[in-house]
Amino acid sequence: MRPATRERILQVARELGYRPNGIARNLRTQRSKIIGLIISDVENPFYTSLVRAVEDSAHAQQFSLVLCNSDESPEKERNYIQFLADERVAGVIGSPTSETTTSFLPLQRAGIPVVAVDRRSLLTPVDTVLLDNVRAAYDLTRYLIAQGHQRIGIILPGDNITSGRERLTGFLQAMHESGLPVRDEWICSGKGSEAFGFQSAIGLLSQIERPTALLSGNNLITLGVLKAVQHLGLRVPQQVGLAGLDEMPWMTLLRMPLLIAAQPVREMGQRAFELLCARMSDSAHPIREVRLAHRLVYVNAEDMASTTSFTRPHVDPEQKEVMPIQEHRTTLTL
Amino acid sequence: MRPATRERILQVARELGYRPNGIARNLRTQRSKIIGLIISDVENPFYTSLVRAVEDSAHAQQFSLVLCNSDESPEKERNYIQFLADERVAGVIGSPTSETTTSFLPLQRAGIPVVAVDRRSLLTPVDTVLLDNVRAAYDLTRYLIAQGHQRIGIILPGDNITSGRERLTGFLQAMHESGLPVRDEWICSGKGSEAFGFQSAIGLLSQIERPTALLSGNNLITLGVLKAVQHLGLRVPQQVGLAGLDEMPWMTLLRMPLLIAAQPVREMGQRAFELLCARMSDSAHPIREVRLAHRLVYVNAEDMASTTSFTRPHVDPEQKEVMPIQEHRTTLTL
DNA sequence: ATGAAAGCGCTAACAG
DNA sequence: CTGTTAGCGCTTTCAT
Repeated sequence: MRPATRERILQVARELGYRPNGIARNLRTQRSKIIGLIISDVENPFYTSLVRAVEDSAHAQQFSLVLCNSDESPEKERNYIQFLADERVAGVIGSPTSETTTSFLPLQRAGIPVVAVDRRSLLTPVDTVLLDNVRAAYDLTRYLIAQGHQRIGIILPGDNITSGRERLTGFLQAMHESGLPVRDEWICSGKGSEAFGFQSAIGLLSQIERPTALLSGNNLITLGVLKAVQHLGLRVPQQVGLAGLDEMPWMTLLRMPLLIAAQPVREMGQRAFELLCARMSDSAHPIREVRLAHRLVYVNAEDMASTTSFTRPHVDPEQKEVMPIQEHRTTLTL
Repeated sequence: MRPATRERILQVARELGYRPNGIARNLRTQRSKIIGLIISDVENPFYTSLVRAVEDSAHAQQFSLVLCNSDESPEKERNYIQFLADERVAGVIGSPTSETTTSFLPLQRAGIPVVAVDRRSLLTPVDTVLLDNVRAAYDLTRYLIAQGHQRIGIILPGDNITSGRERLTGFLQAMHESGLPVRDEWICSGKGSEAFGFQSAIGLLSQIERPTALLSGNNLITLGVLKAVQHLGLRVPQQVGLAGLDEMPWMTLLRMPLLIAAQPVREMGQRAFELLCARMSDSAHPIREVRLAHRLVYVNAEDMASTTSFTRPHVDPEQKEVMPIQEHRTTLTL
């Protein structure tokens, strides 16, 4: 073709606003530059940040994101998994509704790489990014104990969810190590929602022989616990000590000291996407599991100094971070 | 084909886990049961809820959602619009980064229906769902005035963003009606971020002749304002009165009275999807604009009663809602 | 009724 | 190196 002709064709194409049809390209190349992200609920701030992190990473590599809310419903989750498999997406990042029942099989059969985040999939093992939940809960519990608490209750998400199970383990380890008794009725395991956190906290704190401190297993539960504490008119930390997982931007507004184990959410999203990319370019390598460390954050630590004799480690007044935990990334190769 | 053969084929197909290839179907049918959602940031709770609402509506009709964070960047937005057009999605719901410069043209040329939410697109007019911003800001301002405030500052998102512009109009109307002076230096128009809210509030409240009340133009700004107020050690409402748009679930935890104009976010998402569906089945009808009413919410209203002589309308103690504004849905047909 | 064939718009393989 | 062709896996149309 003459260069002039070529130029004219391109010119006309531009004038007509021609754009290659992405669907046809996807069909031909058998891959779709789209990745699926299955989470339980975008409205949960933890997942919101995760979505954001994954979206950023994906966008940098020209991938787009299909968002799927499973609502903790195994059925919705199954439908979405099937849909993503049918749609031949390039890969899927998901947070299983259950450790034991979620199956990524339809995706695996279609040769689509899968990475689990925040929770494991035991039925169909895949590359996984997790918080070091045991250690996070352990640290929080140790902190409450160091503050003098001996009667500690815990409220966490249950139902075969990795994070809940592991966080309970960390709590029990810390209690055991300190020789403190653990009361079964002070372990509330349930939905992981604000409502569950509220009800559980009301239940625990209304008893005559009540726990003097509560450990909250995730952000929504923390919100519920805080509302319960307010509802009951209890003062923190004088009447009840609080610690929990997940930082939230409004926490400093509460005029009460809280110890929070913040999750490196953005990094979790990035790592998940990295694992996915690695799996896309080489599907053969052994399954990997990445554990990320939490970051302890004292919220309103100043208020605390006067009310407790607990000797805190050095706190950087700017960062309000403490015990800079060495990022013990255990990139296990199973 | 013999029924027996047919049955055997289906049987084998099932055993092999056969599933129709979605991409091939999309290519053939020229539409993809996927809709694009372009927002500035999933991490903004308002958009998070919007995403959730749209996802729910879409999922009910077997549509999936491609999430696109524009980050308020016109360039990212342009790229996403182009991508969605290339990908021949079934429709797009978007919140333009700017009233005057965002162009949905690539989508319109590809015959893809578009609906704008929260903000208008003047360059390429499309069906739009908006809050009645003028009235919301007007009501909030009137309330502050009724509380006795005469010196009111306002902080809102600027840069040709519909919501910011209209909210300013409502504020000015209320001030004007009451014959109160408006000081230009008390109108802060900027990024719509927490940082902007914080800085602006610090600036306004640090002056010797400072406003006695602030109106905050969105959720992130409110967060920044609250942190500024805490930072300066001011008491609400004694030293500064606060009102703002967007409700957030943690607001009741603050022990201070706030008046909030809550947006019917879920409904906004639903309506947007409805408009999109209507446009998909009939692309010819005239452009429609839906205006939804806010809901006034007194946060911690009890605390307020003792501190002000303002006679409040009846407050339902359960709902903490007041002045049940008649949903003045102006489904204008332009 | 059922079955064959065309074609969606691309890209990759192949022929000139 | 340029230009033609086959075919991705469906759905729709057309012929039997």
